[in-house]
Amino acid sequence: MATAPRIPKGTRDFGPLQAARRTYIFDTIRSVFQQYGFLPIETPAMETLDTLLGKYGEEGDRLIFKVLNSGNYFDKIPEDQIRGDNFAGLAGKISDKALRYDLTVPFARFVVKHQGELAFPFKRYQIQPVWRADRPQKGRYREFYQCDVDMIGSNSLRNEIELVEIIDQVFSNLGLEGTRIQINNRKILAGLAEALDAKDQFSNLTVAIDKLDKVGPDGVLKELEARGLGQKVLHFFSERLNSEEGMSLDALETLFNTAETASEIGQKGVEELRFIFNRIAPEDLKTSRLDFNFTLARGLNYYTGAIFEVIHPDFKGSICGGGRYDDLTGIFGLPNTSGVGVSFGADRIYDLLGDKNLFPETIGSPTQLLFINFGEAEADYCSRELKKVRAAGIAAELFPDSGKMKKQMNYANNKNIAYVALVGSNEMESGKVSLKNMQTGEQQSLSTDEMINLLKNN
RNA sequence: GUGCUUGUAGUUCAGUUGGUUAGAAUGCCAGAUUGUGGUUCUGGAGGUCGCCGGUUCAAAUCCGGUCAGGCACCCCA
Repeated sequence: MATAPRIPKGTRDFGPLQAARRTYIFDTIRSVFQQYGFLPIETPAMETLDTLLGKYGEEGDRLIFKVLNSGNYFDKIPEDQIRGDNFAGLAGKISDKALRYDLTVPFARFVVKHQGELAFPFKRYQIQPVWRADRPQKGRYREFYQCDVDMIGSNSLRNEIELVEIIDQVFSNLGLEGTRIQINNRKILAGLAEALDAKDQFSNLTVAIDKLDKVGPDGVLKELEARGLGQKVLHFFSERLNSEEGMSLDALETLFNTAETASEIGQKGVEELRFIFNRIAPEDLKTSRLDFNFTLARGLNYYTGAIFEVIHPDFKGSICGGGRYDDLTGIFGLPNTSGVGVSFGADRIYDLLGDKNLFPETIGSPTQLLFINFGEAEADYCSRELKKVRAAGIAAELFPDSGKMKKQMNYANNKNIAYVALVGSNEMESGKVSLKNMQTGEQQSLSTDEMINLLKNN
């Protein structure tokens, strides 16, 4: 292999089995979305650059794949501006569109653009690839599919409840047990910042406490200190971080109601979560568990209320995430339209189901019957029988070449085809086929109609 | 953007302190078997050891560079 062709870093090919398994995931997720009354939409792979920039935070902007303009754009740029230190200025001149980074922002843009045609509250789902110029590693790709469900134009917290049910339903339908749905509320984080006199350090605060799972309580304290958070913050967390009680919803409620740490927005956040927890009992969920987790922050900076993240003990990183955004459409000119949604990471779910061997075995062998090819006359005869079999709704094929028997049987074997029909001169004369069950090796002589009946009941 | 690590048949990997013609398993092709696969036996094809340079009588092996993959950080699905 002197010059083996390559594909770009962080992208993958999918063979027949893999593609079939991915379709299974998409179909499972899609059917749950539809069951809850969501409608499909699709948006272009590219958006204009200004639609995407500034929505995902600084880090996010850096990871957006920009698409080069067509034509010789350098002609229009004065020569003295083409310098390395002017890269930021040049980028805007040589690129005015980019590959979408997620499905939520394009959705917000879609809603604003088509507001006149939509019935609100609008419930849509969208299953499409997104691209990020990230360094790939395990569970992280440069091209991956997201499966988004969002409802926009309703402030009701019943939407959040419905999303929890959807998440539970999807993973239960996929046969995955032990998923943990973690929930927090941006208002609680904002309240915490307010109560601890760290309002202007909100993002430093959230980034630091988000690391609790990874670096432990001491690590978080170090991180807080390194990020320059004040004494009040350090003192508060050094006392509370070691006990679950200290950061429970009850404890936070008390905190936000105490005079010297009062926070109205914090109270609101607690209230919102209580609404949800009061209506979802653990036994309401099939295979998932719903937990409050105050360390959950999420980097996408458009979230304003509830935030979700779904994890699984056997997988590093989240497999689903989302939250409420009160004013994402406002940026595009449609204010006061709140939305909430979550996104399933199809590629991570694919990896996880593969690791845990949870794909149904029947996936990937669509052909039920193969006609062996003994020669032109026999093949002509089989072609006519094949039409009848297919018309009866059975997936079948005829081996195209009259090669070696062994090769044809091997083909059926490798493709996991359940039955093989042998039709030679004897069968043509009697009008029957010899049908071989590839699993048991049993063989019987049947008319075409009898064969169709047998295959249908299989 | 930062750090670590690995590149040897199609694939997964061996390859000793540097020493003849670089191996195995599996897969592929053919035969044993002209109408019977998944078992078995026999044979065959398949490699410029990622690439470039250096050290040496001698390099898959040591050194430098480069490219590509993987992992971790950051961030995230």
